[in-house]
Amino acid sequence: MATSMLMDSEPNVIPPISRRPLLSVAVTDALRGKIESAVWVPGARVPTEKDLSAQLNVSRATVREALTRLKHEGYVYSVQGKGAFVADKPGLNTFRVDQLLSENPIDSAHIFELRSLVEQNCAALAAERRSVTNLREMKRALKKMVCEQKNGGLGLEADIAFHRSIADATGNPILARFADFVGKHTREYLQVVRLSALKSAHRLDDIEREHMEIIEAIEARKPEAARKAVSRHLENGTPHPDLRRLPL
Amino acid sequence: MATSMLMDSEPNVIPPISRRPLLSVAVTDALRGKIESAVWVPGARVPTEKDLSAQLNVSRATVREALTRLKHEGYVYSVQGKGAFVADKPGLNTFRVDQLLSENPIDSAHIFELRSLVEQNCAALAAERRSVTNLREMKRALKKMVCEQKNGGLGLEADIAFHRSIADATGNPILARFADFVGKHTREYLQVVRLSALKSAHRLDDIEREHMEIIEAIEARKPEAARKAVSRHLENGTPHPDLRRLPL
DNA sequence: AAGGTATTGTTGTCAGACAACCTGACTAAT
DNA sequence: ATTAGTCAGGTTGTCTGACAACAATACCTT
Repeated sequence: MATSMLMDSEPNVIPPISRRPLLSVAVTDALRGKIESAVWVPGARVPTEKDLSAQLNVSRATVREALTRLKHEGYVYSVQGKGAFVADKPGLNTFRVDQLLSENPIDSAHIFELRSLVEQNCAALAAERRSVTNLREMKRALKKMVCEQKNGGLGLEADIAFHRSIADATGNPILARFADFVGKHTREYLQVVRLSALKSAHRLDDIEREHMEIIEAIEARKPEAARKAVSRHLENGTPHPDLRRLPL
Repeated sequence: MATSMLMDSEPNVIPPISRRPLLSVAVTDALRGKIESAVWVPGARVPTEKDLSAQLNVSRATVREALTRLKHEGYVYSVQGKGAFVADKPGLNTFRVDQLLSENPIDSAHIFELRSLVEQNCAALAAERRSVTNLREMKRALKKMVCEQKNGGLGLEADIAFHRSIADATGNPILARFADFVGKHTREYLQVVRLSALKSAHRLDDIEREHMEIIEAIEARKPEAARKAVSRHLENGTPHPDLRRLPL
């Protein structure tokens, strides 16, 4: 009983450890392969579900499950009564970052680098385009974060809000969404580091100062200064292997 | 007969015009809403397929189709015999760019900007890290592209290979993949522009020179020069509204 | 009490059917 | 002859029911 409770309440440990390869996944890969290898070209008709289930010797339900995934990935689309067709830009409407984190530290570093680039550019663009409203929002988030941290909290939400306010100031919603996407991927990884780092009141002052420098650069409309401020901030806060010193 | 042929051979124009909202899509949205609104928290168990089909008054097949999509989006995962569970970082393993292009020119400009940022940074990083092999690859691709264009071709593939060789030189595969993702989204849009631009032999020389400047900066290990060379190159080649001059 | 077994529940797969919809051919009316 | 309407066949979307594979628990035998 105790063990079972433990198993169930075990907090999100096991990412879907692959058991045996699911049939539907195999079918998905097979069909996607047909498209990626250009055997089926954009606009062409995909064989009917019945044909596929006959050819692959699986049930139509399994074929449908595979097609559902491919539709969602943007490889094919279907019209009721007509059939399924290969999409114009197969597979290029989604950018996936799957089981990369926490497996290989190198991969983590790669994502960190992507985040760093994105946030540096966000800050630079924000410095060019920010409105007074944007600026107010940044300051509000920073104040909240500092307040929370001085009360012993992590201030993680406020930190996210801070970076988001910078991304919003670029006026580019797609860029902002991507910053969000990359940011959330990395921040979780940082949480534990942050906790220990925050024990030092010294580092806490550093963080506040680093954020202030970012805001000041954006307020003064100095893109390069903003970029460098973000770069410094992230380098200080992210203890990941330095890619520049790794063999490539 | 003639009309039907025309309809069929019409080259990939109409994205799947939404007919009536599919049931499975409605279910997908409903379930995703439960997760995004934090009614179902990460790690929690999702109701069984049977329960869901009873509650929503749809068949289990439809529920499964919805769950298939959500699994693929990274909102949930399932284990045979146990059940389905909300993922740790719901929905954050995919970055989607859906029906944005060619509908709204502003959106196109936003993606162009993202591409420009990514490629500038790729070039800058490449300037720091490129190997001689990388450099050789860039030159090879450029030579091929120029050759094709002088023979009246577009040299699109070679152009893609050129930019990819720069992305590869960063040594960051995730960044390279993202550059590929964004690049292919924008390049198709450019194709028609390029065609007319290439008619001018003058512009053709420009393009070659611009590419050469990029390579030279990377060869000389000058990150900022490489960044600016890419920036110039993209600004010359992309006739999109300048975001800096748009009201924000 | 411990270990093996049966039972129950859940997801994965299969099979068949009907509904909604598209296409093309055929028919009938003008 | 042209046009409109109807019908038939094919395809995807949804429904129903069943079995297989697997996990967890309850039970039973030793």
